[in-house]
Amino acid sequence: MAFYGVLLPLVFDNVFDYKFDGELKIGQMVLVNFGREELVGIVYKIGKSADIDDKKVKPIKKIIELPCLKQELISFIEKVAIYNFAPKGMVLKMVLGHLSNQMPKQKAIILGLNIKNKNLDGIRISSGRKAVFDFFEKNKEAPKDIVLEETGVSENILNAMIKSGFLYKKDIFVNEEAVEQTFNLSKHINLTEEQKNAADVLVKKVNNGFSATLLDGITGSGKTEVYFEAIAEALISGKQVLVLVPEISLTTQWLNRFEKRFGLIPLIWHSEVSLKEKAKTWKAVINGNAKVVVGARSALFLPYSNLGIIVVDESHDHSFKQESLVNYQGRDMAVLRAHLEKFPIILSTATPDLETVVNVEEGKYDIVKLRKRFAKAVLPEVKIIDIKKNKPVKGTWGVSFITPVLVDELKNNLEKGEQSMLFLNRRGYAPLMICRDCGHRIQCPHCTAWLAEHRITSELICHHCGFSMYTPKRCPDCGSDDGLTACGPGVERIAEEVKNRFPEARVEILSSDITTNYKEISEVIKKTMNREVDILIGTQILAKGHNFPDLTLVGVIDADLGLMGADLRSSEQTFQLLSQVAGRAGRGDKKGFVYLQTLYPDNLVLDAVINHNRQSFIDIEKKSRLFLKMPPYGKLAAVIVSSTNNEAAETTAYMLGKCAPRTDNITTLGPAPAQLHLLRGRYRYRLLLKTDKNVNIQEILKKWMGMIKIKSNVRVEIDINPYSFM
DNA sequence: AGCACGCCGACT
DNA sequence: GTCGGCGTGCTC
Repeated sequence: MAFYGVLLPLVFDNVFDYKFDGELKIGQMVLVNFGREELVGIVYKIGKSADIDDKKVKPIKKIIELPCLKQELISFIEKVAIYNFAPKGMVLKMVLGHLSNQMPKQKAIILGLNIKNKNLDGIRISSGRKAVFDFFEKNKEAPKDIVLEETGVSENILNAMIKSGFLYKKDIFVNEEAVEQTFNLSKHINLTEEQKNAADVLVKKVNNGFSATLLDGITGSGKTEVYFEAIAEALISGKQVLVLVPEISLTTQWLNRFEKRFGLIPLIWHSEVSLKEKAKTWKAVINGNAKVVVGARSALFLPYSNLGIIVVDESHDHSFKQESLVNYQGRDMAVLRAHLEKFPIILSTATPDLETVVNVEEGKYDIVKLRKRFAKAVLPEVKIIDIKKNKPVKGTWGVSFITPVLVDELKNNLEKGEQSMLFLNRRGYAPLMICRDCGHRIQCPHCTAWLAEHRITSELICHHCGFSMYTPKRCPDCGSDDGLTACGPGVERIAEEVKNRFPEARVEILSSDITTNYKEISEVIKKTMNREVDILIGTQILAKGHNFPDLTLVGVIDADLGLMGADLRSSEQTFQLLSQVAGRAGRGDKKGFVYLQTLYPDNLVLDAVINHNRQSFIDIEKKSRLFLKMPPYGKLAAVIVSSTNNEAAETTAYMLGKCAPRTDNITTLGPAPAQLHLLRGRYRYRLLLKTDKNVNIQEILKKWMGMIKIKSNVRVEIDINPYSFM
């Protein structure tokens, strides 16, 4: 009997020992019992690790008949864990995750009534036990959690009933099967001179070891077609291809372009794909049958057998930064993986973030530029509308948010029969409801945030935790009948105004809460493409990747949204978003016009957008970050302390603050109550660790966190290079 | 993270 | 005796 350390897809950083009669390789997937669960883990160490009795060591139940995880993937798991301060097991979970779902799995403890105890004469039965007996009158057997839920009794009661023999328990197993996928390739090229040159550079990187290249092309310059050539090259040499995209831009439009070029739809990986589909794709990926995977950030962790290139589309997009479970920046982790497995990575964007720009300047990344718009399309003309000088005029429907100038432009465009788009990065009807009689604002019971009014569903919804309630008729505070008023605009409200101003126009809304899935989004996009829409109104879903050749007017309702944020990246993000939105106009052969409504017409960010002057914006941003020693000129880590008990969280945060590292090149800010003090029912405090660039921030954090014992009801979360400061 | 276990206090 | 709540500690 040999001993093996098995890494399990759980919150642990350490391995657990198991025994097996035979030789196993590192990276071999195995099925083991852990507690009362059955899990798939990987052989991570040969020999015993823990100082425990051999008799306590359980056997490995089964060898999973799949290839071992590659050494490079194991290194990747380790490095991601260390860099992001996460347990290795959680990173492994991102690699295997759903695999446990397709394995024979101990689903649940099933309970049933013991016949021999049916005779209850003379036994006093409590109401709780009565409920259980009643339940099993109707159900022969049921999973434990269902019994708990349906009867409302406590676990103690069930345990006592099992102990005294009224109930029996047993385990059930489920199984799922896997299917293979194949892929073929056809060839077809039609590129401009500039595109061809760029493509040639990228193609040469394939099969040539590690390289990171920024594909820097203005909106509408055809970046996609260019990186398709590098993909084709990787496919020709039999390599697998991964394209990472911001979740929301995975629409049929992108897929159609892919299909047109390669004659086949790739495998798709994102949150809406069913578990069954995921299981299929996962197996195809590890067996090498899957040639191209397109997916959101989580697709990066799949166990590719023979990956030859990664493309990160819209690489500046903040959705590549995951901020739950394991915090990581998908784009950076993708570069890490390319480095470890020695293949090229392409970062494609029109508005690269400062980190990427600096990496290019320092020679770490190569750069390929595209400066011309496709075919006859020219860059749109961007103009500023000063809301103070051009106040919106109230209409019969109520308050207006569209300035007279923009109203006129919309009218002209409608008369010309051309398409327009209005952009407002705010879901719902209004971001807040306020009572005019008593000033009460309706807040989320679980978060420090206002509830947004959604008039289509007559609900108030929290955009942080998803809490919802029916919109009350009266003010919940003073009881006033007519006091409650919507405050500020959301896309629904803009749509209402547009419909009132232009009753004859065909209007569609594109917002993640109205169009909830890819199918619906695709439907609206298709309608727009077919010119069945005159005015499209939407949130940031609109900003990404869509190509509407007949769209000539873009109106940004509130260009200041995001400018006021105190976040490190808020101005960068605003610049990127506005540039992307502006880039939707004039992609066909007609010139496009963009109007930005603002209260601050002199703002430097807006100035850079109207002049299409990215460099000037980057220079401003650079100066301020250099001055503040903020990333990429320094390192940041956020420490978030949270608990359902406010006092416990505060005490822990305060203790951490007391022993925080503070030297010449290391500063710690806080603790302070987080801006979102209450989030999903947890009270939160934040500390911010800032160090020089050459400091190993993970080491510092490790030492720091080791200094105090954290109570079990308090959670301490670490976010390396945070994007959100809420 | 789950989840069992055990202790305490409330109630019958 | 019965039951809910909650904190603690373990999982190879």
